[in-house]
Amino acid sequence: MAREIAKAYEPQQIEPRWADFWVKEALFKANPSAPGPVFSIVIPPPNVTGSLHIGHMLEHTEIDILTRWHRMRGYNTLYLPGTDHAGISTQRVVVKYLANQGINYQKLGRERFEQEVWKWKEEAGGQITRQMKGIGESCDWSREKFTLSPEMSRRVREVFVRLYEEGLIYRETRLVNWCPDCLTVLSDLEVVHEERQGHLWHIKYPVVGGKEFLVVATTRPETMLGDTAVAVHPEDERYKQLVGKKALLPLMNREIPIIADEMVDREFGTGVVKITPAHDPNDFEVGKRHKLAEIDVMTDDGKMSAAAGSYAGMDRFAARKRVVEELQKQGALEKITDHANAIGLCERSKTVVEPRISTQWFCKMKPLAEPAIAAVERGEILMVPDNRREEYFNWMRNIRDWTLSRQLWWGHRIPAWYCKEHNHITVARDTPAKCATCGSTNLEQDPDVLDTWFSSGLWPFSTLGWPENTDDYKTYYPTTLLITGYDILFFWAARMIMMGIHFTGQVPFRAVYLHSLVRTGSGEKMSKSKGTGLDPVALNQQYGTDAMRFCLASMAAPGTDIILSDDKLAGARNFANKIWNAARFLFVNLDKFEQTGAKLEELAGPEVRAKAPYTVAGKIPLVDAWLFARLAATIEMMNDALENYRFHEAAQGVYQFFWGDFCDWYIEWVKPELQSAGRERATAAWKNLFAAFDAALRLLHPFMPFLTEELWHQLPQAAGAKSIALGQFPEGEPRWRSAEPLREVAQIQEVVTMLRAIRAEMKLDAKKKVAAEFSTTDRSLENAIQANREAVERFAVLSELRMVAKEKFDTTSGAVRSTATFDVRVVYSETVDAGAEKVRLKKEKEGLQKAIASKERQLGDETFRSRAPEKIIKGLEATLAQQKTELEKLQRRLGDLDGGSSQAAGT
RNA sequence: AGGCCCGUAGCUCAGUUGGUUAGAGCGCUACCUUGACACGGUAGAGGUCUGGGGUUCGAGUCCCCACGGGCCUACCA
Repeated sequence: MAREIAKAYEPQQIEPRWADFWVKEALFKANPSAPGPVFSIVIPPPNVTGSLHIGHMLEHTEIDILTRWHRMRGYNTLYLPGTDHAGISTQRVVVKYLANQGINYQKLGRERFEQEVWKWKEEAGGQITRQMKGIGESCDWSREKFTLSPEMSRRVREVFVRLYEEGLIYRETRLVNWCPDCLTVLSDLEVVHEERQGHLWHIKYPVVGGKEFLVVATTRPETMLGDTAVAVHPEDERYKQLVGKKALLPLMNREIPIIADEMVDREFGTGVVKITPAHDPNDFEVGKRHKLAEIDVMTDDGKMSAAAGSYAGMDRFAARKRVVEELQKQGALEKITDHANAIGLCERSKTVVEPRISTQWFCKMKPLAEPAIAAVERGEILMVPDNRREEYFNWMRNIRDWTLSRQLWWGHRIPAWYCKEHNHITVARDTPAKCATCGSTNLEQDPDVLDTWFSSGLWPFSTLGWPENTDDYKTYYPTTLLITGYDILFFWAARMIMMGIHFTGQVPFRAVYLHSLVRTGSGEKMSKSKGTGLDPVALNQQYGTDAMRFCLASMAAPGTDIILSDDKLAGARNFANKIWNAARFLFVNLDKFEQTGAKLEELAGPEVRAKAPYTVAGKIPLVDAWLFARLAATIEMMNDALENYRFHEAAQGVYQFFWGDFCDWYIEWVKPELQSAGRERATAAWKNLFAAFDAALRLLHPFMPFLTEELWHQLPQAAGAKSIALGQFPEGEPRWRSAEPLREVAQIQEVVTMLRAIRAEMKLDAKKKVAAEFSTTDRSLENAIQANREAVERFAVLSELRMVAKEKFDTTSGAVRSTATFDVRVVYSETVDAGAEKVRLKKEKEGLQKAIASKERQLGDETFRSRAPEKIIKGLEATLAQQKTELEKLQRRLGDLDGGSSQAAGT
């Protein structure tokens, strides 16, 4: 039967079908009681409001490659998907969505707002999950989790209560990061710093009862409205006599004490600091030490409060301008200088974060961090690349308490209740009926929710059923590894480690692989807001998901950021197309061969493939043996690479094998032998061809799941075999490994390449057949060439390849090339320009002479001989001898060229 | 301020414990529309590894300094 196969690979035609198939067949459903070693991985849950961006694409590609690879190697495999409720982001998105419909969320009220978010989540929130299915991630969708689902929430609450009972969670009033746009407190990690050119305003504070004044410098003049002191260093001779006196706060006309505190840096500015305890972390500490009043001059939304007097109601930045103007008017502004400082911005809204005084829930981190540091120190958790360990240690050792509460409506409500009478705190797993302290029934739950990252920190075990000892938990925890971006190492990898160890007594994963960032062509971090992001979905559509995956994998060297470009994607697409066409070649030719009575089943059936390679006259043909030896080497190399997260090497390996070895050499080599009906050679070639092709597809499958699934289904498969994804990753059969064919074919390839190079240099017409001579003293090479003369002749477009004895080899005429072991000569009757050849030879001569000189110097050096390992010396000597032979031949050849006026080849 | 990383062919990057004329893809040049593939084939040009110093028999690889670029952490007003 004739097969219809498109001339070029069209991924758009094929991908959706298999994506559906994998999900519908629930092909990747895990079974805790399945045999084999365990490979389990949980997805770093993407934001439920999000859509797939290029960073996910990379991360998910790496996860899926390792997952598929392990599954194919017989591991009991789980890839658990899910999404994160992403408190701030989601709330922002839905607030905006409602506002667009003219609905004010605050007027809507908490309960109805939450309903709206759930509704929105159900309708619009599944996008990333749908996209993950579309790109064929081999997840167990039956185990999909959501961080805010009722079951996850119960586990979050369990953790909160336990930590509270252990005294690790507490409530306190202190200075925190406040985002006036998101209207919530933020943890330190959610504040990003940006270097900005600002100013330092120098303000004169008159000393009460004197004529002098103190000059303070500030970057935020508007906060002076909340000043409650001025501080100097206790040993600063300039100001010593003023300590204990009062200063008059300009604009507010408030008398504030002049105090002495060690925290003041005498060198900076004037050595006098204004103290605003409610708006600066340092000042807050000073305020506590000196029992100063804390005057909050701002409101939640970044406006000046009633405490700011006449500035009340103004936006904080407008107030800054106005304060400066007023000071200027009053002559209280001494000067303005330029000052660069790192300014804190809200990670989500990019609003300038305002340090504010506030009562919040915190988590004590030191006790949690210590075992987490130790686990990495002891190597219980491997960090790849390991230079990230230092960053981890650095952060962990200087860790500060974590602000857990958020003033949001979307999230895990803090399980703390306050009695109205005494404000006693009751923290409980279940909604309490009465106050644990006084028994009051008049309780009110804390309105705040938990930081989203709190629930993400539990993800590796909460998703597996903890605190119950479920089958999933027993089998799949600890997970094998976590793959995530290095930019969120602290956000969740570190916290997962702390929480995991604390609650399960085990590390949550054995390794953390920190993948690279994907950057734009100009090397910048991609950003949606700047419009510099690449849309992976559109690119997948354009180039094919397989091409995208392969491209990313082939650039994913640990520790190196990826710069993606159209060129590179096109390269990967071309590779997919190459494979498609290799398959097309097989099937088109098979159609013909079948007309001679052969059957696909007999040539390519699974049990036939299993026995490859096949022999001809009792012997495996050289090139067939070579192909399987190369296959074995590739498998070994890929396994080793993937074992060490070296995705790029594994990708390169399969690329080289499929394109270079299989297509360029093997197929070309056996091409003419495939159509000789009934002959042993043809049958063996077909069988070996299919066996190697099938193995190569399986090697490629983790990288290009769609294409390989499609082609695999076109080969005969065992009854009941559903998918290549459930097939076996090839193992390098011992019988495939053989060094001799590798060496011999490499030599033949060298002979062919040389002959082709001569042709190219002589500018011979590509189709013009010419005679050539070959001479060698290497018997095995001679035999190999003899036995494969037809292939060599075809590869080099020769009318005839003559074997010539060494002494009869004519170097003086024709175009000659030599290596230490053989010489080849193209016999051609036209006059050839010797100029180019001489240039080439001279260049090569120089290179050789340099190499020889350096080796002779080294080998002549006594110290070298006495200290270098034997292996190196022997190797050097061998290479030297070879190079000397080459050089001799080269010089003779150069002499010949100089001798004759023109190079006319004989015969 | 402290810490980390990078600087290798025109471009993007590999280069495993220091060891034998430094690799790939893309681009470039020349030839080839050959019955799988022009998203292709063949051959080729092109780096002395940012600069300087050092350790070593031997350095792209280890150490120091400089220059250039990036990142992380950090309460200097």
